[in-house]
Amino acid sequence: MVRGKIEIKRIENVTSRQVTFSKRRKGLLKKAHELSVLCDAQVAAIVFSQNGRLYDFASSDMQKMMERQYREYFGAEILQKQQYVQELKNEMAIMVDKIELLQLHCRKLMGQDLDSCSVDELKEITIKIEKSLTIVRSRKAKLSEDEIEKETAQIAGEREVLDERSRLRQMFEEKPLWMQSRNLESDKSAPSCGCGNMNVSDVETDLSIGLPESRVQ
Amino acid sequence: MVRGKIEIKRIENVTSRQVTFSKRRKGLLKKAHELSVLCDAQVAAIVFSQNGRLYDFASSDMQKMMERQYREYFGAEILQKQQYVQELKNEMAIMVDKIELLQLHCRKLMGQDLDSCSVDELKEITIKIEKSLTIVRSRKAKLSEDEIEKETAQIAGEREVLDERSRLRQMFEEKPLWMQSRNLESDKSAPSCGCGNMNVSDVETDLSIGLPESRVQ
DNA sequence: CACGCTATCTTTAGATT
DNA sequence: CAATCTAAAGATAGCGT
Repeated sequence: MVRGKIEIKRIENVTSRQVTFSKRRKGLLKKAHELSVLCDAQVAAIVFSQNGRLYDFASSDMQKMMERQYREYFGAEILQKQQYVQELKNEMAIMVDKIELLQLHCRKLMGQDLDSCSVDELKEITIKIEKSLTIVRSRKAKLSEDEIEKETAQIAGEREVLDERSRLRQMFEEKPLWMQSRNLESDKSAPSCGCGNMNVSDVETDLSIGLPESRVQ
Repeated sequence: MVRGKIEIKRIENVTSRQVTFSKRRKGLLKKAHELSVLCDAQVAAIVFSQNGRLYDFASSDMQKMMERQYREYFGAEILQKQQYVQELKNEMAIMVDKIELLQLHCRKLMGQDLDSCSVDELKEITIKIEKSLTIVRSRKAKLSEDEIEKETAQIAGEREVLDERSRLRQMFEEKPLWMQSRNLESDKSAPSCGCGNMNVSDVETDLSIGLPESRVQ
C-alpha cells in the first residue's frame, strides 16, 4: 500500500488516530459548511471526540435544525410527554372543580354561603343536617355510655379493693398482734423481711396495719 | 476560472445546484462515516434538502447521539419542563390530600365515618352541626317569611284591582248610559275608537261596562 | 502534541450520454 | 433528469520539524 491510501477501519495507533481525527474533523465541518452554502440547504455535522468534546457545524439556525431533527427521532415521545402534561392539567382542573364543589358542600353544611340557596335547597340541607345530628348524637351517646360503663366498672373494681382493705383493717383491729402475724406469715421459713425476729412489743399498732398489706400485695 | 474550480456561494442554476447537492451530500455522509470508523468517534451529519427531505448519517446509536446533542442545546429547557411536571405532580398530591381532608370533613358533618372520632371530637362536630342547623333554619324562616310577605302583598294588590273594578261596576250601574259616556269621554275630539259617532241606543249595557275600562287603562 | 509539507488519494464540476 | 466520465481541485497519510 502506497503513501496516502488507507483502509477504512479503526486506526490503532493512538497518535495517528488523534491526528487523523483533527484533520478529517476539520474537513468534514468544512464540507458541511460548503454544502449548506452552495446548495442553500440545512446542514448540521456533529462530532464528539473520545474524551467527550463537542465539535459541530450547523447552517443558519442550529436550534431550529436540532428541533427539526429531534422531532424526526423523538416526535412520538415529545407528543406523549405533551399529552401526559395535558392529562395532568385536565386531572388538576377536575380536582379543582371537585374541591370547589366539596368546599361549597361543606360550607352549606356549616350554614355558610346560603344566599344562593332556594327554599327547597335549604329544606334539603336541613334534612341532611338533622339526620346527621341524630347520627352524631346517638354515636356520642353510645360512646359516652361505653365510657361510663367502663368507668363504673373501674370504680366498682376500686371499691372492691377499698372494701378488701377495710375488711383487712377490721380484721387486724379485732385481733391481737401476735395472731395477726401468725395468720399472715403462714410460711415462716420465707425470710421476706425478718419480721419473725421482731419483738412484739417493738411493733406499734398503726405500723402493723401497713405491714400486712405490703405482704398481701 | 478553469474547470472544477468554484467559489463557495449559492449556486443559482437550479439543476446545477441539485446535482451538486446530490454529489456533495453523498460525499459528506461518506466522510462522516469514515471519520467515525477511523477515529472511533461519535459522528452525526444531518442534511435537509430544500423540499424538506432528510438525509443523515450517525455513528453507532443515532438516538443516543441526538439526545447528547440535544442536551447540549436544550438541557435547560428540558430541566425546566421536568421541573414543571414535578410541580404539577406536587400540586396534584396536595390537591389529593385536600380532597381527602374535605371529604372526611364533609362525611363527619354528615354523620359518616364517626368510628374514629373521640367523644371530644364528636362534641365539636355536634356543636358545629347545631350551630349550622340554627343558621340554616333561620335563613329558611327568613326566606319563607319574605315569600309569604311577597305573596300577601301580591294578593293585596290583586284585591285592590278587584275592588276598583267592582266600584266602577257599581258606578256604571247607578247612572244612566248617557251620563256615563259624558263623564268618561271628556275629550271628545280624540277619535280613539269612534264612539262619539255611535247612536246611544246602539250601545248595550253589558258592552258599555267593557268600553270605559279600556279607555281608563 | 501541533504544525507544515507533499505525494498521493478522493472528491467533484462540468461535460457527455 | 440520472448515470458516467474526466481533469482539476481538494483532502489527507505519512513524515519531518
